[in-house]
Amino acid sequence: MYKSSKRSFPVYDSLRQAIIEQALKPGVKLPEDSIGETFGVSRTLVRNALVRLDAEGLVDIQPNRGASVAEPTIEEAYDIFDMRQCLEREVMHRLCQMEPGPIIKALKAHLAEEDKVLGKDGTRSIRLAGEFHILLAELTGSQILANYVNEIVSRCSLILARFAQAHSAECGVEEHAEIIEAIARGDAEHAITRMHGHLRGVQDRALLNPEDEREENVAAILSRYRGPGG
Amino acid sequence: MYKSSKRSFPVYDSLRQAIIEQALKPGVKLPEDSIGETFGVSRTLVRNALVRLDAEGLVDIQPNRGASVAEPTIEEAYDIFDMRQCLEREVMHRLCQMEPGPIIKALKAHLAEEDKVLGKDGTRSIRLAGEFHILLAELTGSQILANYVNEIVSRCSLILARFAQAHSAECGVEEHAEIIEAIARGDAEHAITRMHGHLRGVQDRALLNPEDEREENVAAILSRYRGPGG
DNA sequence: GATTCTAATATTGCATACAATTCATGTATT
DNA sequence: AATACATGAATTGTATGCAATATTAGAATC
Repeated sequence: MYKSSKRSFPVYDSLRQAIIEQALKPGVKLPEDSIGETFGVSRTLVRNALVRLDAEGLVDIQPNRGASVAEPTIEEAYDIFDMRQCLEREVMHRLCQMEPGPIIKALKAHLAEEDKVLGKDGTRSIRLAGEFHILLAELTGSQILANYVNEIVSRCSLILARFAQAHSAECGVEEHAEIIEAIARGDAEHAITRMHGHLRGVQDRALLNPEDEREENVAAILSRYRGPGG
Repeated sequence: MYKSSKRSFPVYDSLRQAIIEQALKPGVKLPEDSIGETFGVSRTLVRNALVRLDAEGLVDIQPNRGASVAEPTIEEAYDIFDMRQCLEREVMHRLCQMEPGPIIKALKAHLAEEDKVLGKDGTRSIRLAGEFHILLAELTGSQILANYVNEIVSRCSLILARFAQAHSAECGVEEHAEIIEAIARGDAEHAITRMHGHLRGVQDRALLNPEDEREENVAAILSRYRGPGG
């Protein structure tokens, strides 16, 4: 999917991951120079990555003023969560019409993974929780639906970074289990209801508290995200 | 929304419009040099536009081989139409829960416009038909839903360019009128049913015939799309 | 005549240079 | 002290140059 430049992808991917995992907090400036130095590429490639992230809503580019991590408003947050409800409802609907065998197998494998790291590795836990929803979408077999869900889950992570207090909005593993169970029974109505409740819970926990936190050196954060090839 | 470069926007927009209106047909090469000359900008800005269009699925960039108008497969076509059904169902659902007054007014104004050019200006007719769906989405007040619909309507146009025989897949104005009427009554079920049938009709007419047609000079086509500022 | 190889051409990938704009700092004025 | 202004530093916007890759054309071989 990301075909514009092989060498710009690591920049894009690292920035994206750092934003999703809330290491780069909303509002943090993303200067082309320093990011380029971090990854050993020129501003050209950094800019490509930033433009892409801007299109995805994770980064905000302002003319002549550069890029920074997007700061979704509370209105945008509600808008995005509503859209997420719509998309994930569609995912549930489709999955419940499919042969459950391989789906359930894949989901249970993922759930086991989630269970394994629960309480041990917070960051990985959050990442796996998000990936559960992406996996659901991918299992529908719809490329475009999976893309949309992937994108919107990222944006929800950003919203959590902005509005939720730390860890208050993690996905519950038991709730995931319940959703799997409904899909296994092919019970679309229940699956949709449970997913709805699940997402509603995340949203409610998220959209209550104001933000906090301070800045940190961008290069330092990114160096933790730079892959071995960088 | 397109903040990465003011001067690259016209390139992006013209290419996009040309693709949507099927002047640039699927598979046509889009060389950076010649496009840049057409618009009087450097390859840098052309590339920005192409990358963006690639992200939106209208253009296909292959490493070291450049960009060309995307050629969606028949499988992707079905996937995209299914997604469109999902999104526009959501639009109907939301509109029917809102105060109908201003919505109906805006829709009727648009319909009058569609009616006026019917049979006179084919290109404009097609454009207006697409914009009807975008207008519906915008009237929901959801930024992200409107964006998604906008994007997917574009991709459907591309699909029509690839698979439908000319003009076989235009939206019917009467069908639009019926949808408006259902919204006016706040009858979500009917509105959804009608929209579904409407889109189904477009899809069925589209996904039957193979492609045809031949190439034409890219610069010549684009010069027709270049705005007065170019 | 078809096919492979090779040289020439064209195109893309990326870095860099320079201009334009914004931002930061310090000075002058009130 | 606060504001306005001016100057220099930093950052972005864009074009261009060079290397790398792909494409084309032509010659040579079968």
